[in-house]
Amino acid sequence: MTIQGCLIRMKFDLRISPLDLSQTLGCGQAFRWRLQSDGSWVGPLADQLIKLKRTGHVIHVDANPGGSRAKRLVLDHLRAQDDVGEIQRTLAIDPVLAPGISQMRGLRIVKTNEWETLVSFILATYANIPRIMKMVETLATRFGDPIAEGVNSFPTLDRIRRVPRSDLESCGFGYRAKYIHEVSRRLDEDQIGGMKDLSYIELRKKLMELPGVGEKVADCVSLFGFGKLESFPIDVWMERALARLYGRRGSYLRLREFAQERFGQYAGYAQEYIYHNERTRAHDGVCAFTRN
DNA sequence: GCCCAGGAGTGTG
DNA sequence: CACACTCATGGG
Repeated sequence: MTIQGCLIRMKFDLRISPLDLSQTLGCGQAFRWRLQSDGSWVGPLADQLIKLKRTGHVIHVDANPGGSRAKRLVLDHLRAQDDVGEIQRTLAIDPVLAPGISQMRGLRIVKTNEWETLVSFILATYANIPRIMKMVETLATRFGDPIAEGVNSFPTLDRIRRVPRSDLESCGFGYRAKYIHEVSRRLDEDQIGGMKDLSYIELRKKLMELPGVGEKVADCVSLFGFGKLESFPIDVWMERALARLYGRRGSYLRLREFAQERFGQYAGYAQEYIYHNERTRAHDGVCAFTRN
């Protein structure tokens, strides 16, 4: 251990199965994980910089600064308590999904910080993932606190609230800047805490009262930020996929009702499988699913 | 210059 | 309800 200012490193191993780091951390659920040249993934969780690297069945974790919190942060983020095998067996009843799931066994839904997720997906409206990552990084660089060399924490709600509107508008966020500013002004930590007790439907409705939060953003925040696995976010990729795979078209409401009926309480996992497949298919032309 | 991107807000039929 | 239009910005 080196003690140099706040730099106290900590290493430990975890066994989380199934888990594919690239499928889980590189598919647009969280925006601050970076693939390193050695195959590891590095990103901030709360005030700690975490490195994850797989060797065989073991995930090596390197936390900086270290502490007993690091293990809890990683386990919570990767939702280690989820029985992903059971979820997959349930969803694989769908003959369209079954062959694709077998290729995405290690894709897990992550649990991200509520406030960070809300802000990130407000920024995500009508942007692509590289740009979303860039905008989120800009917020951290300009308003977050340094936690490691070159890496800042995501700014808290209280911090963003104190940022002048003109400073947010100089970040290159376009029309999204005023949403972030206004949402920080309307919310406080207690309200976010209260949202954790709401049902998915209640939470969704509450989130959609916020400016810049429509159905899709509310569903992403519900799924990733609040762990509502029945949420089924529908973006342009999902619209295309649902049309192609299931012949389903129409309004958000209609597609959402279809998803609830077809995928039920684990619709969020079905969404990630379909979304991930649709994006990789656009890249390599291979579809893992069979059409309905 | 074109088009698109993990859309939302507003107004209209 | 559904639909059309506008809203800023960056990258292919």
